[in-house]
Amino acid sequence: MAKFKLDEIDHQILDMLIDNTRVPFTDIAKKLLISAGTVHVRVKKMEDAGIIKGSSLTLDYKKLGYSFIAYVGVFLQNTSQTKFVLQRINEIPYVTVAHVTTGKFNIFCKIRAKNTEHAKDIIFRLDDIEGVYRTETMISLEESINDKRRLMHDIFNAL
Amino acid sequence: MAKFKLDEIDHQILDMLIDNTRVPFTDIAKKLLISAGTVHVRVKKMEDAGIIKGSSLTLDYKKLGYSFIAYVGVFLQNTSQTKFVLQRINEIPYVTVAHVTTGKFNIFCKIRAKNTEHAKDIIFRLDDIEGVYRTETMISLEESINDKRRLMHDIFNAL
DNA sequence: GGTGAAACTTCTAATAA
DNA sequence: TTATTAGAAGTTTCACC
Repeated sequence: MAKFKLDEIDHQILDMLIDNTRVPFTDIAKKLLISAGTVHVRVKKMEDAGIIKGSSLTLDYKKLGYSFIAYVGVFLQNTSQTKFVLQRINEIPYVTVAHVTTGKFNIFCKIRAKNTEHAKDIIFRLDDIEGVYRTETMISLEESINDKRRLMHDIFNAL
Repeated sequence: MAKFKLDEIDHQILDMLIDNTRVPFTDIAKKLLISAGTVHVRVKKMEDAGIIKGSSLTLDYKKLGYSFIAYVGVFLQNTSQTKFVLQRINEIPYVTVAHVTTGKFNIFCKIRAKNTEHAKDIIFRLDDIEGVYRTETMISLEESINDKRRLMHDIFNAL
C-alpha cells in the first residue's frame, strides 16, 4: 500500500469531521473555500486509503446504566497461551479493549460494567479462562477523556 | 433530568448508527418500517437527552504515524494533588484518557505516540509534573478493540 | 406519540477545465 | 487535481392522524 500523504486541506476536513461526522460537506466546503465535490472526493480518498476507518456514535454509557469502569491486568500461566486467552477475553462484550503488554501483566484490558456486582461477574469470568493464573483489578473512580481534536492537531503539526 | 427510557426502536436506530453515523435516516426508516421523520425525531430526542453525546471518526493512527500505545501508572507524592496532576496530564494531547484509580496507582493513563523516542518524551513529561512521585509504563504490543456493537447489544438486552 | 408530503438541503457522479 | 452542475437522495418541518 502506497504511503498516503495528507495535505492541509485534508487535515482541516478531518478536523471538522472528527467532532461531528454529520457536518454537511457543503459547510466544510464553505469554510475551506473549496467545492463540496472536492470535499467528497477527498473524504472518499481517505476512506479508500484506510485513514478513515469508519465513524461511530459517542454514547453516554452512564445514562445507559453502565457507570463502572475498571482496568484488569491478567497474569498468564504461560505466555504461549496469550493468543488463546486473548480470544476468550474478546468474547466478553464488557471488555472494551485488550492489550498484550510488556511489564507486570501479560494482558491488560478495560471493562465497562453496570456496577460492582456486574464487574465481579466479569472479573470472575476472566479468572476462569483456561491459562489465566490470576488477575489484578484497578477501579476507575473518575475518567477524563482527552479531546481527539487536540491529538489530531498535534499529529498534523508534527507530520 | 428525567430518566430517559429507550425502546426497541431507539435501540435499533442506535444499532444502525453506531457503526456508521452517516447511514441515511431514510435507510433506517425503511429497515424499521417507520418514517424518516420519526427517525429524525427520535435521534434528536436521544441527542437532547444526552444519550448520544456526539459522533466521531475512527482514524487509523498507525497510518498517521502513531503506532505506539502504552499505559502509564502514576504514583503521587500525596493524593491531595490528584486534581492538579490530572489537569496537568490532560494538557498533554498524547494522553488519550486518564483515570483516577483504586489499587496500585493513583492515576492511570493511556498514551499514543509516534515511537519509543516520542513515548519517552511523553513519559518524562509526566514524570516532571509537580506532585508526581514516579511512573510505571506498560507498553502495548498488540491492541484488540472490541466491537461497540456487541456491548450495545448486551446493554439493550439487559436493560 | 406517528405519518406523509412539501420545501429545503445535501450528495454524488459526470463533465469540463 | 479541482470546479461546476444537475439530477438523485436525504433531511426537516408541519398539518393531520
